[in-house]
Amino acid sequence: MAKTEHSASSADCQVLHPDIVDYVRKRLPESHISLNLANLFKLFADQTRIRLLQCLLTHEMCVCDIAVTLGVTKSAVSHHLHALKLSNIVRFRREGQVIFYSLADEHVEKIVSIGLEHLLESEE
Amino acid sequence: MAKTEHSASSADCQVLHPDIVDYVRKRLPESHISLNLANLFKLFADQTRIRLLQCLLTHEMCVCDIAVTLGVTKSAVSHHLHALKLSNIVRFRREGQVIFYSLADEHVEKIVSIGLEHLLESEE
DNA sequence: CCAATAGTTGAAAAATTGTTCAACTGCGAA
DNA sequence: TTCGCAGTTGAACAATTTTTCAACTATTGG
Repeated sequence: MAKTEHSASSADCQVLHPDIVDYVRKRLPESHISLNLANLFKLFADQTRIRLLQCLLTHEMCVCDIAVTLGVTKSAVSHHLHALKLSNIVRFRREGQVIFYSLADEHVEKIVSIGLEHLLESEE
Repeated sequence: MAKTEHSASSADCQVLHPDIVDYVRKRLPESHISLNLANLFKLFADQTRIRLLQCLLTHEMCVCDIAVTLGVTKSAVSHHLHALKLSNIVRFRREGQVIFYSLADEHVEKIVSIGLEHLLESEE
């Protein structure tokens, strides 16, 4: 086998440490996993969505109440909730015309608290 | 006191449950915290950066080796590393012309593994 | 000191993402 | 069954982010 190559390599340089590259490459997860992870973290990568999640961390809420609390339109909230729903981060229950959203599991809480931990520890 | 208002309210609706809104609003963290959190998670919200972090999760690496492994240019890798460095997610050490990057602490590992946990549990 | 290579930088271009707007659905009350 | 309100939707627009490119710095070896 020739030198270790990557499928669509646009790298503009040579391998400097072939042993390290081989070691790492063997352990690198499949590409679709990193894609799914990135897509998941995109949901946490927006201030409005973080605040929305911080709301739901406290109490289930309907779209209108979230919109007023965050100072954004119902439409924007609805779009965000739709994205969060697609990734099973929130769930909802309908009560008449009103739909209450809440967090689907504890992962949001865990991710946010590790994020906060990092922010606190990396301040100096 | 008049109805609960928000500083720059572009909400296109009324509060439906004033008690819930008050309860949540009192507990909502300050705005700069959600901004910092969102900015932190932005670093995890890109497939290339996730793969880069997955590399460093395995072993410290230099810019060239990362570029070849991921199939992107040195420049792109350098930009990503710069962003990660600014948030204290990676650190580096120089050895001659070569700069080895590694993870600055265990937060990356924790965040990625909770992300993976969520992905596994939300598949059905 | 000069050449070669590792890495960085900033600005422009390309790609992605968030918000807005207007029209729409669904539910309940009258 | 009609009206009003809660919420959704998709497309257009605006804003942001990622990649690329070319020029740059830093370090080593000759």
